[in-house]
Amino acid sequence: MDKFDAMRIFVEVAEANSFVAASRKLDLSAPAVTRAIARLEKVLGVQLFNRTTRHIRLTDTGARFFDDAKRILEDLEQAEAMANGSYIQPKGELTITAPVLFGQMHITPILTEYLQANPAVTANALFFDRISNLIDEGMDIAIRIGPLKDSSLYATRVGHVQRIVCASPEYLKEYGTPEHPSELTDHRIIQATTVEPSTSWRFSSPKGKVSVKVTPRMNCCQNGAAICAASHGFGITRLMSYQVGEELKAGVLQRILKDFEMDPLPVNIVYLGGQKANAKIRSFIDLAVERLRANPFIDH
Amino acid sequence: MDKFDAMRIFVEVAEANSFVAASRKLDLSAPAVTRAIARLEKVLGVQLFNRTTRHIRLTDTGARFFDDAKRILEDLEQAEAMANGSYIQPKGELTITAPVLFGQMHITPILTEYLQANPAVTANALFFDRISNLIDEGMDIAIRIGPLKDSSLYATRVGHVQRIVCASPEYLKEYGTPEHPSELTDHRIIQATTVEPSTSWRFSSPKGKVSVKVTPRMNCCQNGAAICAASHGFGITRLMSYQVGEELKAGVLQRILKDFEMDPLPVNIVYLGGQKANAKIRSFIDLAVERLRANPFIDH
DNA sequence: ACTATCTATTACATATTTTGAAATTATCTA
DNA sequence: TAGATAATTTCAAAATATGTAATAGATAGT
Repeated sequence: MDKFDAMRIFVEVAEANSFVAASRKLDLSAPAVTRAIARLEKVLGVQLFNRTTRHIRLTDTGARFFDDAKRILEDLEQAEAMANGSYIQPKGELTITAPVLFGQMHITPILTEYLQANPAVTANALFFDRISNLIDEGMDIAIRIGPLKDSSLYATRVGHVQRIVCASPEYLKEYGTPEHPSELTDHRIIQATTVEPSTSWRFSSPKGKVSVKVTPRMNCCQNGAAICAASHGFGITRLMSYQVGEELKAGVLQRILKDFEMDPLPVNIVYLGGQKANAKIRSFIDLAVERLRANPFIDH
Repeated sequence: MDKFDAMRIFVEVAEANSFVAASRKLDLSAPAVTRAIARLEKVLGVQLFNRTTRHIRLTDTGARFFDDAKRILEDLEQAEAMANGSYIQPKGELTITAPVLFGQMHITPILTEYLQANPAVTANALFFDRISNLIDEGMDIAIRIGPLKDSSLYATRVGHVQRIVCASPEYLKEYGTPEHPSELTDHRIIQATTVEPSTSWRFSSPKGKVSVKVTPRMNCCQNGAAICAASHGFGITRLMSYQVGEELKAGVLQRILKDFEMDPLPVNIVYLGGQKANAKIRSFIDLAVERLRANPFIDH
């Protein structure tokens, strides 16, 4: 028996929710379908369908295997097409995660471009500021900012960003521009909790590390709110450089204490299994690397 | 031909760089190997190996297909292992949220049982009475009481509970047992704010909905305090049926106005991404569903 | 309650494919 | 040039797959 054929039959049956319907669609006899499924179940040692003589229904494991089978068949189809040189469009579901603002600002445009070019792919963009487990949560690709820990993953570095301190020119004009981190204690501070959860802001200088305890007048659990408040001249905040690229360029915000910034944080595209990633994932990564490397708000 | 077998043979041949060596390793005859590869090449319409009668060497497309084939076979192996359940040993961190009292009374015992059975899992139980976003807060599983809104989540219904009105027999003896919601205005009311945040208590009767404005003598933001106060005969309170199962059974509290109770509220176990739910999550859900369905304080 | 109908499954004879031993061909090494 | 060995082909036996027809079970409509 060809296992892949059996899987194709299985997928068809599961979608049609009927053996006969699937047999008609696949141009097979009904017994052929029954037998294919029966064998698959025997090989797996698991019931895939609950059946009566008139109805069938996927079991829980069946439903899980259905997803797997579908993905694997798609993957196989791609691989075969690749081998014989006939290009076929990637299809299926692509799940990607990134920090909230990074995702919104820098990944979304890439993703829409990718989706436009690959109409058969549906995307799942999960932007949040906590680190998730790629495998557990079924992610295909993650954007990570900062040093990497999990070494079982493959990563491509696309540049680096920095924690920067900034305020609006109006604010600085009125209250003065700090020349040393220690002066921050006298200023109105806007705290973006996702960037810098602690109220000790750490800096580095030629003379070594400096830690300054700030007392925020405003706490934002949303970075966007901190940007907004700082732009309106309320005070000084600390953010990621990629979050305020536009504002810095437009002069709405001004970068200060540049000489005391900590080491830059790498930006990585992280994914499972190196060259083993399939066409869908590889093609997205290729595009993303290219676009992110060309992104003026990410340093290289 | 079984394409799956053919691919396995192909991978083996490519790794051994020899047909005979692969045949020995796979316990097959040499012709079987030759034929399998020949067929695979025919199906793909592509040369996979350059061969002389004495040597073989992967072609470029062969090398690429080798990577793909290996990945697909691994993926399939995983999927099969997943299906027949042989691989799963849950491990990692499991984060679960539930309403405070529901968690304390009904989830904690299940969780401890689960942790005992799965020593490699650590749990994070977050019990609070506000609804949190599963994704944002990194929850794996949530227990939700009431109708579900977020349809992007998967849910398994385990039963239903009700808002019930109750008081101690002593109190009822002294002050009388209300026969209609409207009589509540004359009674001492203990308000459990998390169950019924408004002071309008809504009921349903054969004649339609009834809303009664109560004036609580005591406001509890902790359900446990309301239970305690009612048990001591202070007054009438309104709680969830699962919160006072023991008290009702022991006769410490007595359920009143039963004919005017609103429709029952479903109890659901909610989790992300069905097929992607991993062993850790699935196994907990399996256990929790079983235990909760057997729970006498939850109706079915 | 009964029957017609449709679905899944089994039985069985037939057709197809797969198999390995042996023979063949080609290349490398000594 | 001969000997050795790898890949391939040949061929008959064995294994497998297939479709038709028959069976069994469930449902819907009368």
